[in-house]
Amino acid sequence: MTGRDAIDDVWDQWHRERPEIDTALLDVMSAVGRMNRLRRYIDQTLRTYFARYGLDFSEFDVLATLRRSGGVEGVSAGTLLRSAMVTSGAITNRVDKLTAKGLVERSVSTEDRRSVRVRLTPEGIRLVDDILLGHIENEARFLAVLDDNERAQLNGLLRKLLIAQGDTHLG
Amino acid sequence: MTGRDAIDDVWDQWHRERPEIDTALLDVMSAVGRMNRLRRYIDQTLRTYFARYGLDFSEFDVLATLRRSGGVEGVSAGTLLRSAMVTSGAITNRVDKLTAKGLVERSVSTEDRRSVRVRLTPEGIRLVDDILLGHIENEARFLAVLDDNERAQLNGLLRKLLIAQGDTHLG
DNA sequence: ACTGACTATCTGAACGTTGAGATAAGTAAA
DNA sequence: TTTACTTATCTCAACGTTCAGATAGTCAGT
Repeated sequence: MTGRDAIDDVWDQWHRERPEIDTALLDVMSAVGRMNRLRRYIDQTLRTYFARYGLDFSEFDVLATLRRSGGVEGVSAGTLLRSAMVTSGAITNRVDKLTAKGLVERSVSTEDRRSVRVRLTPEGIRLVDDILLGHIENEARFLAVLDDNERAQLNGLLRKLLIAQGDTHLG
Repeated sequence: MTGRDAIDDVWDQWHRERPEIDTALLDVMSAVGRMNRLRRYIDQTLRTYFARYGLDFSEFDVLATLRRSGGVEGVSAGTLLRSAMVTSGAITNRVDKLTAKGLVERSVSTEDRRSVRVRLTPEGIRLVDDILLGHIENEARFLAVLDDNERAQLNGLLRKLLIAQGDTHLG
């Protein structure tokens, strides 16, 4: 037994107030609640980390997407919004800010003039490469209590959930 | 083998672009990435559900907290902010909106006049009880692909992560 | 009582996202 | 080529959150 967390208390409170609710459903709510709380801890840490570089997570998300999949030609705004799962307005905003900082640049696609290609500038590449490892190690601290096997288990369960949502490929 | 999800592609992309990064670290980044994407799917569904009742998730979060732990006297604003893991400004805003809708009411604490007690109104209680089960079943659809054992595994892993963050009790 | 430190909540500016709608460019069929 | 539809992106108002600072009440020590 590892002990109890805050969500175990929430489970008990619901069970007391609404005892007719199936405990399996309370377990479901607990799982979602735990992901929510975990996300808040992670977000807070990442926020302060990226702030040191004048970025927020949303901007880094774009830089990282371009770094790992942009090649030299960059990717379209549509690819970015599907990868980040945000609306087009959000991507316009992110790219605007990164452009103002000189980290990415926009150009009209040659094949489709509706389409915008976004590409890392040399400074953009330099910045991602500078902060990437620190970012990952930051995240690693949150999973540090899991051993290799448990981490694989977690990834397996989450993968199963994502596939059930049809999340089988990026935009 | 269950197949691959979008994050498996991201893993491959990073491994190709930055092959020197330890694959265990890529697994860490994948786990966090999966939680992020899953949260986006869940958020989108919940948003449209609560919108039908003129609420958003942040408001429901307050109502639910009061319903399961507020008793008849309600709870303090401080309790709400720690439970929701948001800043005091966010709670002020949420309570303002819920008050305007007649779902909660504020009163000054008798023991500590700095403290504000927030309590569900009868309409507030009615609304939570009306929408709670639909909300939980909504969440249950996201975990439906997991069997009882897997769901327990997931809760166990997430609990372990939360406890490591010191998340052992609500405010 | 008085001082200083701390705690609980509110205020307001800055900011990122959503959602609806606008613009403009591709596309398919008549 | 004209019409109708679809796609890619941008615009902008509404909104919720954070962050920093303001208020005001509490508490311990003097």
